[in-house]
Amino acid sequence: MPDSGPPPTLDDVARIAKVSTATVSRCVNDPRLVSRPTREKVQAAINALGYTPNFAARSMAAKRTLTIGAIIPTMENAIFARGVQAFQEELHARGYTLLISSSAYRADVEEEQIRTLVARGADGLLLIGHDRDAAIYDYLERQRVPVLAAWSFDLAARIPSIGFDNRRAMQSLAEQVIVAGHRRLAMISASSAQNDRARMRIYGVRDAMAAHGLDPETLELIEVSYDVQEGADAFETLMQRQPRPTIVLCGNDVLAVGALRGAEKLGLRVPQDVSVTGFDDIELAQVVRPGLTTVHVPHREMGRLAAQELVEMIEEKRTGRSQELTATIVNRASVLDQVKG
Amino acid sequence: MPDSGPPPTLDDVARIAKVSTATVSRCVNDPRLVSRPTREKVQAAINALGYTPNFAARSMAAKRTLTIGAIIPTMENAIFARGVQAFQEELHARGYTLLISSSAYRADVEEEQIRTLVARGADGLLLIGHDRDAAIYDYLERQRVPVLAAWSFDLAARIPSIGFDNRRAMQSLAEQVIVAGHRRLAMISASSAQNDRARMRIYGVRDAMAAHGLDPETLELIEVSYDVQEGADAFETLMQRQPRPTIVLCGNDVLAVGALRGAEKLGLRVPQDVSVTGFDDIELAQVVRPGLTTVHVPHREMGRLAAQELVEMIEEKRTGRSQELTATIVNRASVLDQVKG
DNA sequence: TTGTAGGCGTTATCAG
DNA sequence: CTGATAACGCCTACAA
Repeated sequence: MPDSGPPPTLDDVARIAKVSTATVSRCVNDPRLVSRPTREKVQAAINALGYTPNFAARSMAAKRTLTIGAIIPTMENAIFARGVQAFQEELHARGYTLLISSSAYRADVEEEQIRTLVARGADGLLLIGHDRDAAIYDYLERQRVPVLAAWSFDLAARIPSIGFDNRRAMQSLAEQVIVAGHRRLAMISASSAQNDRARMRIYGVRDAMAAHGLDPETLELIEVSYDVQEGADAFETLMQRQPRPTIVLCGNDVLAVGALRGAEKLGLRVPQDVSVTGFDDIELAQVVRPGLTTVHVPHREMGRLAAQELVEMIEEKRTGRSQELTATIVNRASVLDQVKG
Repeated sequence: MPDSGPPPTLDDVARIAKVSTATVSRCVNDPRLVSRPTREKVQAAINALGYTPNFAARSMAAKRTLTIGAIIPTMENAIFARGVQAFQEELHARGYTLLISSSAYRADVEEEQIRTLVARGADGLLLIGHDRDAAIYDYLERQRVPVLAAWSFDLAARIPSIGFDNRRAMQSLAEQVIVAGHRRLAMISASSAQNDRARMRIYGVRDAMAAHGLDPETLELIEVSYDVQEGADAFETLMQRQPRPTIVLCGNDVLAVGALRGAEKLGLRVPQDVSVTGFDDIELAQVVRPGLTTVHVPHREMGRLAAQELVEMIEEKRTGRSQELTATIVNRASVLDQVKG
């Protein structure tokens, strides 16, 4: 059983190594400033005591934490996992630690978490998308915390973003299926309130319809929460509409998998009887059968670039530069080409 | 554009409200101690300034952070997502904030993250499983940080755990398939070094074989990293062994999905030509076709109980009580019953 | 009910 | 290269 008492402090180390606290501090933070023998003495004391710097004290004195916070809508599925993973890896390489929380797609929870992270001294924040109260941006500005948005690109927003054009990406996909002969389109979307990604994807479908002579109002649309089961239910509902849609465009891959399950339950074959598409291209999309035609989002690159940009904003005290990435269509087996057959 | 200058402090609020800093502090932490009119004055000042308490200062003075840290092996797939989500929800209900980091299944990274979280003043820690250096447990004891393990139940371990018996659960599943007529068993496991869950699941299969008159040594075993593709590759390798296994037991659902993909590539039908099982019962297991027969882990309950236990350990300063949960078999379509046909 | 003042563990500035 | 020492922002006895 090891010793007892409170955790060792800088003072304890200094006393044992017979140097000043300042010297110990230097050993920990920038060993080059300390002579070899002193350094070794101090290191020995640190090891003997099992000393770890107190983070709170350190960040109070240094006014920075080398910590970055990220708030993502959900961890329950893999939609954000890969991007966040890349974000974390890049941050780690630059000496930062990532703290993650998930808001369950709730604006009030997100706001609370933003405040928590800021109060904790996060040097910067990564948020998803741009839909939130102006008051939050005011708060962030007042606190002078660098903030970057991802998964969405919008030059008109109050904070810079590293992302892609959700609207245009979805428009391309919708145009492709229209060109492939589909005329009766349906869509299952995530709830579009407080979610610019979801909303823009809906707009994208309508854009495509308008551009190809279809009435955007004829889009059969159902909004649900992110969830396989809800996607399946929505699919069943859509299949009862008359005339029946020939394709169901889904706001993300998870909903699309739900649609696949709904089709299965109804005994409909995909894509022979009805086509389905997703969005995001998470692993699920290529693992499921039929493989999902979907929009590939460069998750890893987005995460990496976001980390680079945010760190630069912090270290160079400059405003962020937005960057637009390209999302591309990935064709798998879930869409029937009605022209080529 | 809001004001400029540094974020407001307790002092600023006190000055504007014309009270002492102590009073403001009370307003924030325990408003009952302050008279109604004073409280309102202070609240007004807080709102006017957009004041948020500085976390570092607070935790230094109060010696607690209302923060709990969790380190999970991966966020890339959903294996831990649901349990952690429930853990977070329960913590939130009790006033705690959860900080998560992922170790990518690397012991050295985990150790670093443990130290980071402790240095940050986490009031308690949740770890996955029990496999780690004794030195880490020494460190944790010295720092007097309450720690709980999940996803694994082991009374012999140095820290209490809320989990299930991985070995017994896998043994049940293996026995079931043996009873169903399978004699040539193969297994794809996650790397079992530094991973007690993976190791115990392997033991479980061998236990079942021994108990039913099969030589445990005949188990065809391949260890891979968690990953669909590696699972698929391992499956292909196993299918070349002579005699060919009739069933491939996988250490988790992600590997099992890999196996399904491997079978597809080889043109083998599951379960007619070969059976496959998973472990964990994440959403993927019921979304994939054929649905995976797997071990259902009570993720949400585990997360919730872990949160309750850890908070009590912290607030009542007592050692943790381990709790064993039950994992049950879920039968879906991926296993062929060779007896009933 | 409210105010005063000491201390929490580091970092950083400034001398030596 | 090393040592004093003043912040950093808040909490909490203790006193009034």
